[in-house]
Amino acid sequence: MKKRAVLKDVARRAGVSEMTASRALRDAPDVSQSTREKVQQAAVEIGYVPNRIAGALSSMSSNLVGVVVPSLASYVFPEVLSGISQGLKASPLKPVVSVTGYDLTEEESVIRELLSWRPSGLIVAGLEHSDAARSMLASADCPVVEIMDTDGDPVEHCIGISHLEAGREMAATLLDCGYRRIGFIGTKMARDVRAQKRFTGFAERLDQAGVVLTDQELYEDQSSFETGRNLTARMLERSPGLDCIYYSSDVMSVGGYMHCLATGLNVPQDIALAGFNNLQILRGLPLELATTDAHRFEIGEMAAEIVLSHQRHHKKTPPVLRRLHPTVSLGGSLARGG
Amino acid sequence: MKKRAVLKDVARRAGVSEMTASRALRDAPDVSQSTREKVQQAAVEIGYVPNRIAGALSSMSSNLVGVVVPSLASYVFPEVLSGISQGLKASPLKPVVSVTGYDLTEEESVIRELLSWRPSGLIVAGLEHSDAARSMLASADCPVVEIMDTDGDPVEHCIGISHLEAGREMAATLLDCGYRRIGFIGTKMARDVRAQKRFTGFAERLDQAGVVLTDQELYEDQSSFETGRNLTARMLERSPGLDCIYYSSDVMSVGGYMHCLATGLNVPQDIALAGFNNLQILRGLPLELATTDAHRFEIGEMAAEIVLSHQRHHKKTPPVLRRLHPTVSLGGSLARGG
DNA sequence: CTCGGTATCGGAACCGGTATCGTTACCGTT
DNA sequence: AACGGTAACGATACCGGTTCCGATACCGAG
Repeated sequence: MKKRAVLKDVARRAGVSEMTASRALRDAPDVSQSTREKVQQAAVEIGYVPNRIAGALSSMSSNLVGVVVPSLASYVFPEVLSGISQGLKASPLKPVVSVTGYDLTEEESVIRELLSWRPSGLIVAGLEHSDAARSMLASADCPVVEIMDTDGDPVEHCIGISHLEAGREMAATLLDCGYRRIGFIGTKMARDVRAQKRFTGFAERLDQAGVVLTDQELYEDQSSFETGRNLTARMLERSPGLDCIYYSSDVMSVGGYMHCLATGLNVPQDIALAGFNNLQILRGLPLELATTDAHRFEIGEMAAEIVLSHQRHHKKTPPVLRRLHPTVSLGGSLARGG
Repeated sequence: MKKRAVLKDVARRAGVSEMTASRALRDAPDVSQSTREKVQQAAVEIGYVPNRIAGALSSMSSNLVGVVVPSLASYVFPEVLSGISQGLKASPLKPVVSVTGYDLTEEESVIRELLSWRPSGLIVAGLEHSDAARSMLASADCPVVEIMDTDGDPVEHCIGISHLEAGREMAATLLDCGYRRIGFIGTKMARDVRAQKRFTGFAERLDQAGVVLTDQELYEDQSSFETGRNLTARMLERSPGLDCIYYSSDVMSVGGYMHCLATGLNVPQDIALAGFNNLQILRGLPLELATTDAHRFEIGEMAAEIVLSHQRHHKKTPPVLRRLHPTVSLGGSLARGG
């Protein structure tokens, strides 16, 4: 097999210098139209694939945007990624996704790895990081955007919603509907800080109204319909008087709803359900489930936009803090006077 | 802000040459234990983040594994990615994911982009590519694994299932159960070649039994519960005599099932349903839906394993072709003698 | 004491591009 | 004809590591 073609080969074939070939292929100025065509033609003929590694080293920059998310399996982050892709679509920037598995140590190593590729930007889910990770982010020579959450102290830019507020609002909504015997089903908090914040806000607001949480169930596994269904069954058996359950995710509330469908419970007459995220999976169910919109797609789009604007202005822009509003929708799984 | 630390700074601080520092940090041989510790300590002290771009350029290789998938939103590819991550976990290799949106032109540019980073391996979903893409894959100087599908002509390694066979098997299963008035709901074929193959195999097998497809509906949008529900409603209205519907994806069959739940149709007495993929979302429903397991996780794991083995043996290993068996499960949505 | 071998380390070339700046050719002006 | 200005192009020095090979030190053996 013959060796991979390099710029020199293109240049030779086009009868120009490497420099001119480089400029021609990058659509850089200072190249005549005819030369440009000659070079591009030559590149095609020998099947030249540029070496971005060399290019990036020399120009001290890459067209990569690092994206750090805790998981791809949760249905929520793919939507964020779509937003990012959408925002980056018209630019030469490419997203590179890494997954942490909700592990801060892993996150640290993933951030180090991404930074070692000198990306044009870094988008990280969440505000909680190890000290080392945080200091790497702070001294990174590219824009850093923390997304999803605004309850905390951002390193630089930040786009998201307040999960504390989301929890409070849902509590207020449920109280408003008249529910008083309320259960909560959520992930083991250490794994998902944002779920914890929602729970905190939720409990606070209930407390403020003099209502205590009737029951509560935490799970360690991944969120799934199955887990939601099982835990709901268990909780309803244990606390038959419940009139409402708040889940840390729509995935779980759908699971709960499946339990109700399977056992003939009426929602919301027998039991009211509310989730979080406003995921796509809520569309198409026999009943619309109450939820809070977390604006995932927009968050991704806006994060991409921030990175792009740095790119355009060639300098640090002032830190952006954009707090979107977590919008509660009642659907048909809550009833006023429930 | 002070300049980013480079290897030279580490070396100076540790009182050794750049070469020794480089070796120490890479756990390369020819460094005494004491020196190694001194260097690593120095690196930590000044917060050294290695520049992989420079490292990759000079060593002519990177620890990246490119992964090309059509979409992340479909619930199916995240599971493949989990398998890949799992398989790569114990190695220094890192997956880099790019999305094509089921567009072969986009796929070509994404492959070019990934190859320009000189990855240690490339994992691509599907066997259908543009000519240019295929020739890039063929001349790539890293292992190339095409996954998901085995109906076609692999460039090098290939891990997947035969979707033709999957379609045939499901047809056989449905015929076996006694269904004769069968409908099909699937994506517009141009987008998803594997769905097309399943359909082809399915139709072939029906034909062989002298059964003609009673109705058929193709959609362009993304698969979703909602689309599945709507199209099912439309099809059942149009063809009231149907006794069974085969969907190109579990996402759609769940949507169909939701329609039945919402309208009080009994599954499988009134209508039988079958999907494809054996997705996680099938767990927890009131009724287990029939499906075919596509072995997504294992496929990802095995693909990673192939890349790793190239890494270990430092040379081309002979092309692997691994055809997994698409396993049909009846669940409760098909009934013998239906 | 000399020699060969091993462990440890350093110098220099190089990987494949790009930034920078200098050079050349060519144009219209005066 | 001399001149200044601009467009197009090329020579050179990097970018920050790693490979390759040679140098040095230290050891036990002869």
